[in-house]
Amino acid sequence: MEVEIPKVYSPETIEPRWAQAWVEQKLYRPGDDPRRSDFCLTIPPPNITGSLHMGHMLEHTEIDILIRWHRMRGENVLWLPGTDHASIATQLMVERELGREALPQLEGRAEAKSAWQREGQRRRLEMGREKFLERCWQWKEENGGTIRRQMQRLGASVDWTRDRFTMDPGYSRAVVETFVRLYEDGLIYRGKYIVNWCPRCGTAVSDLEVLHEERPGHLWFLRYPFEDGSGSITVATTRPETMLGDTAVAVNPADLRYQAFIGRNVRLPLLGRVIPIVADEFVDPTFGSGAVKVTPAHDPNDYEIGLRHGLPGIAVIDLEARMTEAAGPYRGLDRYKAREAVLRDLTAQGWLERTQGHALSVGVCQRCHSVVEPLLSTQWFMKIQPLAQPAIEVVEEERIQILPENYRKIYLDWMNRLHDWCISRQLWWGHRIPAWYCDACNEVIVAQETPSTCPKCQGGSLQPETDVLDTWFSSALWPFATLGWPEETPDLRRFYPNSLMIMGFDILFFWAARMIMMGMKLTKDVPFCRLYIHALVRDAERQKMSKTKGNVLDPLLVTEQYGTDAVRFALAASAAPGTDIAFSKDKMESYRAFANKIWNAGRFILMNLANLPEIAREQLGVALQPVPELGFDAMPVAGDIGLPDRWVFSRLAAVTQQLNQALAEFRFHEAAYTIYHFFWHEFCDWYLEWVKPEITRAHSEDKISPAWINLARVFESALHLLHPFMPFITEELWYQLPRASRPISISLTAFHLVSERVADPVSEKHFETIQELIVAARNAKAEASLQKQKPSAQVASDDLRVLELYREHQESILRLAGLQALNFTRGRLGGESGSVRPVNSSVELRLLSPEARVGGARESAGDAAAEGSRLARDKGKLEQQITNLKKQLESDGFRSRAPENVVRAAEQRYAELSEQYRKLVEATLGP
RNA sequence: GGGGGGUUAGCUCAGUUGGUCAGAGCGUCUGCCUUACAAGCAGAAGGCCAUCCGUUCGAGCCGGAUACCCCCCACCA
Repeated sequence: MEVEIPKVYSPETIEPRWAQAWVEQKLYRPGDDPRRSDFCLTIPPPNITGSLHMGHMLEHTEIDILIRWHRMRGENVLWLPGTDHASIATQLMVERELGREALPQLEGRAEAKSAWQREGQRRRLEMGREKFLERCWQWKEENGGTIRRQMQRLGASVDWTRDRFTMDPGYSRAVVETFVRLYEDGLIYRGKYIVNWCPRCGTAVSDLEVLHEERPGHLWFLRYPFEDGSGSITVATTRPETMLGDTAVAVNPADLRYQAFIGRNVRLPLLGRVIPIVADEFVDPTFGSGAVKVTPAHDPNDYEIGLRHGLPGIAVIDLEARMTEAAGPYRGLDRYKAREAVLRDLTAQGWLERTQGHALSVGVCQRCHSVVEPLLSTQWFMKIQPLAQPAIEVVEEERIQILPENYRKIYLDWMNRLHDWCISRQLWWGHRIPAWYCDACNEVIVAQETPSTCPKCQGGSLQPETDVLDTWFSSALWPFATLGWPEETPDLRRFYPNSLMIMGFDILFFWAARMIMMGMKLTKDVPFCRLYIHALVRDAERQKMSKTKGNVLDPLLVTEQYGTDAVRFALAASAAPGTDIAFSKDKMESYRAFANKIWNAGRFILMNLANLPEIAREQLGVALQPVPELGFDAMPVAGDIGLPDRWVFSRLAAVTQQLNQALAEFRFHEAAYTIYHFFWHEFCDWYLEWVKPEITRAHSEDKISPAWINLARVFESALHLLHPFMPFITEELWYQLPRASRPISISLTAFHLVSERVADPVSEKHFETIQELIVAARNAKAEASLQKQKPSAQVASDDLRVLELYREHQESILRLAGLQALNFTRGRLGGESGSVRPVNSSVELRLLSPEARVGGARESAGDAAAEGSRLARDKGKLEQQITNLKKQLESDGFRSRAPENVVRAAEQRYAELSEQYRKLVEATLGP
């Protein structure tokens, strides 16, 4: 039987096939065996506007690793996928598309984006709400599936039959239900407050959606004359144009400079309005002039001062950031033009005292980066305090575990100083707020269904609210609304609370905090039991990846280049909890090499398997058949099982345990490294090399050899352990192994290894001794060929068993060491040698007693001078080590308090070092 | 201003409760096309674990301070 397997692994020919098969077979619907536990994770829904970036890929890789791992441990696993309607982002996107259609000639021009946006907004208003929403849905149909396709290609093991969208009818009902319930509970209210207004997007945004940017600016000192003309008071401001809306000047009541002025009036320059000087604790006497102009309509602090002192608010800036009628002569001017004009006039009239440079942080819109305008506006708000309290408690009590630990602190710190949440948006795409206004009696009606008449006055017609909800309002319901809430569905019963949630730090407040609050309020339960915050993927220089910097890696592109498995593994191997990832092509290259290594190990096994008699292969297939209910038990065959088999199974047991432990604690890098090292540097480098002659020899017997069964079982087990990280290559190789009945997928086979049954510390120890022997021989050989002189080496051993082991495994040892013969002598380093036979390509090994066994001093001196300086350096190091050890041994508490084995180890080490030192001195003084 | 982190090999980073861990990958150097793999095999060099104090018999690891660096939040005009 001839088997052709390419030497180089080419993922591009294998991955798409499996990706498609997994989706078509609907492989990842959760099992429903009631004896097994349920495990559920709902995906952080990507925006429909987005396409996959490396952050997603990291997130999905981590999730998929855990999901596959849980699934292979026999749980009923649901990973629920979906997308978010992304109210504001989508609306902007569709507007821009409208603009582009209208002004195609701008294509490629720098100003195109903003021009299209303006034009698109204009066209949106022109076409009206309904038509625009149609466009949005159409856009969603055409573009919203990108992420889905990408996820499928990357092999995310989600249950596509449960795909959800935040504007699905069922989900929308949950949103309305939530709004009504919270309104009825008094947790949602409508009112006129200072909000962050984005003049570009034409909507209010929440505090979280405002980014703060440090920008150079000025502090202008303005003189406000007293009403009676007896002098003036100077105020300092960064926004002189808002002085048109001033309704007071405030000073600190404790400020002796200004105490006498409190209660007097000043005449506002330019407009001539008479306003009072009030005393307020808020004012910092050390800043600026110590006196503040108060503009309640355009500054949150001033608004508060206004409330405390009963000051009116005069809006001088409108929703488009232009000056209002109230701005008198400046009406109609853009806010920045108005600033220039006001400053010009103040200067001309002598009210501008002085100017100084002042860095200020301005709030900009998260979406469009326009400077947001704080202004008075009627909006819907959610009362946070009563909701936050339970959300704080469940985290404090660890009913929700937030990991890594430091994010727990950040969460709690943030939750303890939350403001009410502005949830209404003056947008069209999104969940419309279920409220109606009676135009006869102004009654506000909030209801699930459209009311027919005003319940208060029965007359008048009802006008529906036009605002929609903040996207995050609906996202907050994700863990339960996706499972059918508010209906008591079977899914909700089984999979709520979610077992786990994984997200990036950037949405901890936007999303996690709100899910916890909503979950506690609406379901009286935590939305998930554990929350793991993953790292940020940065570029090789630790810069954030961004389109403008041009340093983004496209997941699909690098996937094509290196293979999905390699990229996944590179991400996992870099994903140490709590630290960002500096991601580079180097990493993907090295794990592509790893994939290739796996491929070639598989190729080696499969090719030789093909040379076996048919009947032997069938026997192997039976041996590899998983035991129902128990899963695969990697217990080696009884009977003639060799030392390397016992060693590799024992190692496999340890690795399995380590990997499980690491994944249980989200230490992906450790899990990845563990299996990487086992597969390459234990399984391939030692085990496979050791058994090679047995595997490659021509088998003619009808009976499969134990060596083959052991090898196949270890290999299959290794594939199981690798599968969560590298699903494609492991699926492919696993599928090709002989089997009594055709298997479906490695991902659906439970992997149980009864570690206790195969752990074998004695065999491990023996094999390690042999490894040391071989390595020492290789070293000696390398040095011999280098220095063209009689080589020597040292072998560590606690007893003379090494000689015994050597006799027993002579053939393999010589083969792996690449030697024809090994000669042993007993004796001390530098002492007389016994029967040394310098044969061609042979190596003399001196078997040392434990006391004399130390790494270091080599006898083979090359260049005498270089050797001398090396010895001197070694001597210095040794001296220090010995001094330290001596101090430790002689210290008071050491013998009485340190564990016995530690004391013994120290004593032994001290003896060794002393011996080594003695020799060194001899060596240096010798010639 | 408040909060959270970082500083370990040339580079990117591991190092879980203090004691045989000073480690990995990449890079560098030396030998090898050994019939699975040159995306490979066998070796080697390279670190005062930021600095200073402290706790301890013993400190990359715990405590404090210092120096740089990073991130997040914030209503000082």
